[in-house]
Amino acid sequence: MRNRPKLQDVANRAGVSVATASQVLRGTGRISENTRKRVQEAAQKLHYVPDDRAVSMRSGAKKEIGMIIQRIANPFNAEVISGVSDLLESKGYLVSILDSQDDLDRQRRNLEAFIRNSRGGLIWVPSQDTPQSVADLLHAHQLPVVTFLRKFAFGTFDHVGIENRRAIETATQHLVSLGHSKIAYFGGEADVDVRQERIRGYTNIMKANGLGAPIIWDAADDKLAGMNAMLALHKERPDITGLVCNGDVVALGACHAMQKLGLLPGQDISVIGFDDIQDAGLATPSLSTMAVRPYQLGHLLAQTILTRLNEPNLPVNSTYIAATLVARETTGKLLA
Amino acid sequence: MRNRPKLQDVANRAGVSVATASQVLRGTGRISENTRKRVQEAAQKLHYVPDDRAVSMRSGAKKEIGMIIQRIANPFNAEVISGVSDLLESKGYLVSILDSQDDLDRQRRNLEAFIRNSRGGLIWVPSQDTPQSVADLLHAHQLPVVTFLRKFAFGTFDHVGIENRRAIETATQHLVSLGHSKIAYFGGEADVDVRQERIRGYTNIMKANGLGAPIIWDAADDKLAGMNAMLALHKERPDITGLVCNGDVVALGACHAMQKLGLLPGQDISVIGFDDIQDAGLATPSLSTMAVRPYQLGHLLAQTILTRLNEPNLPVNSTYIAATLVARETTGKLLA
DNA sequence: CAAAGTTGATATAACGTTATACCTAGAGTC
DNA sequence: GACTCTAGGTATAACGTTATATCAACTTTG
Repeated sequence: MRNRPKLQDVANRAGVSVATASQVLRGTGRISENTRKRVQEAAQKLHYVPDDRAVSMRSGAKKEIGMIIQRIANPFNAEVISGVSDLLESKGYLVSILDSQDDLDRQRRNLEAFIRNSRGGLIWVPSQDTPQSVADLLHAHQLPVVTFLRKFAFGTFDHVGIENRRAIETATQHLVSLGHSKIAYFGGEADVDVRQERIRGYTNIMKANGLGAPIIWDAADDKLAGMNAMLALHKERPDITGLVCNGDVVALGACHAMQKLGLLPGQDISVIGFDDIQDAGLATPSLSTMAVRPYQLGHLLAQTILTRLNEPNLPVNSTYIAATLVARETTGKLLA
Repeated sequence: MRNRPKLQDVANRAGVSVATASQVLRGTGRISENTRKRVQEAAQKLHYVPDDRAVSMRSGAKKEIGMIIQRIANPFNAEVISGVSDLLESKGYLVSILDSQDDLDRQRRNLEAFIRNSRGGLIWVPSQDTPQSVADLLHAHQLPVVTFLRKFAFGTFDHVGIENRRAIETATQHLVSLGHSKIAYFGGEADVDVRQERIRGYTNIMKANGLGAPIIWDAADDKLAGMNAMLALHKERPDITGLVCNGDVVALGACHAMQKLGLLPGQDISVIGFDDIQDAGLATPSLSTMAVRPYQLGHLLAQTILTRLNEPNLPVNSTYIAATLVARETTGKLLA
């Protein structure tokens, strides 16, 4: 069926042995100008491309890095992917993406597929509640791994994350400084570690300023879900004037709901998001947020996995990058 | 360095030969209950996962399908990916994604990487102006290919597309029926085939109704670009009351610009988009659009590549799916 | 002119797996 | 007891590539 040209075909056409053909194409060994030309021409004509399965079996690791992330659809993730790809491709690596949809079965299948295909390394956002057995699997295969955003409880892998607690402290403090005291933490789903860290930042500031019991409100990472959650929240707690959000997408959903309720974000209720996706700056009113540079985050990830590949014995390393406050229109002084 | 467990290790641990171990794990041949158990246990303990490079070299094609698309970040594409993955994964295939960023060099590298890695098949959105040589490359390797959205001029591959001309005819007719006559085609970049098809639909209706010269306005597929393009368009042609857009994203950008200009989409200017992304329904005012079900489109793509894989000799097949009009708030009667 | 180098090419093994052919020991048959 | 048969297992080749060792044909050298 599939009958791709192989080195044998190139060699035949050029009238040399496979060994010679290989040497020409690899640029190794001693070969005369004459045969070199003939082989190269033959390879061109046949559109020869080496079979990486054979190459990597014969001589070491594959220059292919994989990423397993939760949702390709999320624009923040897409930017991260760009950052990773640009750097790694410039070093001759291929980057391929799998979407785990935050589903444990799917993640398991994806990981096994990864190992089966002998990817060179893995950049990975572990799904919530990933079991110990997955760590065993990865360690058994000595796959170079960098976790991303979410730290994996059972594994000791390199990690690149965001200073979640500090970022949310800054965000919450921003609202407090504007005079707000009835502030809720909005969005994300229960028991997700990253969110827990962020909530810790939120409660820290609430406590430090003596501002009553924390209010935590769930919402899936999706604009529609954010909108509905806000409608529900407002019904139950109409006294709230400040929203610290788990992400820009839910924040925008919440703003949308407010407008439906005849409330003006930034005036009636202040809202601050997380990520600084493109829509944040373009929305009306424009969304205040904690900005993370996803493209640079991608670069950092690429650097980290490269370092691990080159120096497998280096101690495990964690890096956290800071988020910066971008105050736009959805946060404003509390009206008396 | 990397030292993953191999069949040899499993065999040693179970005290049998590699051949036997292989047969147990594959479930072929005749093996006693006793040894079967021992081998399986050993495999478990060692977290053995077969090396697909070796497997697929030995016995046929790889169950891995790749996709090369323009922009992972586009939410429409992300939905398509979901549709493809869900179906193919249920059949035991792995789906991996590459982002070509519509860049010819990058696309070339991605394709060669694909061939090097001997993927089983390819779902591909060809970049604009992809040269003949790429078709030669693909045919030389007899790679099963389905093109998607954009038809590739030089290749004869299966294709899944959208009825672009008909869809835009419907969209334009919708505006005409509402009384508009100064209608522009908005968004997309020059010389892109898909856009040309759509523009044909637009000009058809303009001509059929005797409505002056067509007005074509470029804008990259990006909300910010759409916004800026609309500002420019309005400066030059303030008389325009209808916008047929190349995509929802630019359409939303245009609506945003209108609001900045003090114009109300659906009242002062009617706007119709393309794709029906989630934000279209959630925007204020909500965006009228030509809806395509991206998830189903993904399913269709998956079906098509599977058929091609199973029956390599079937004649080349093209399928076009229709888009349906979703009239929301941004299209309204022309005010006298 | 024999010994030693040099040049340009090739034969061969190995990577991890599986399909095929082959082997051995015991059971059944006459 | 010599025979076939079967159950249960193993040795081996092959997939496409490359690194190593090897080889043949000249060239140089003393």
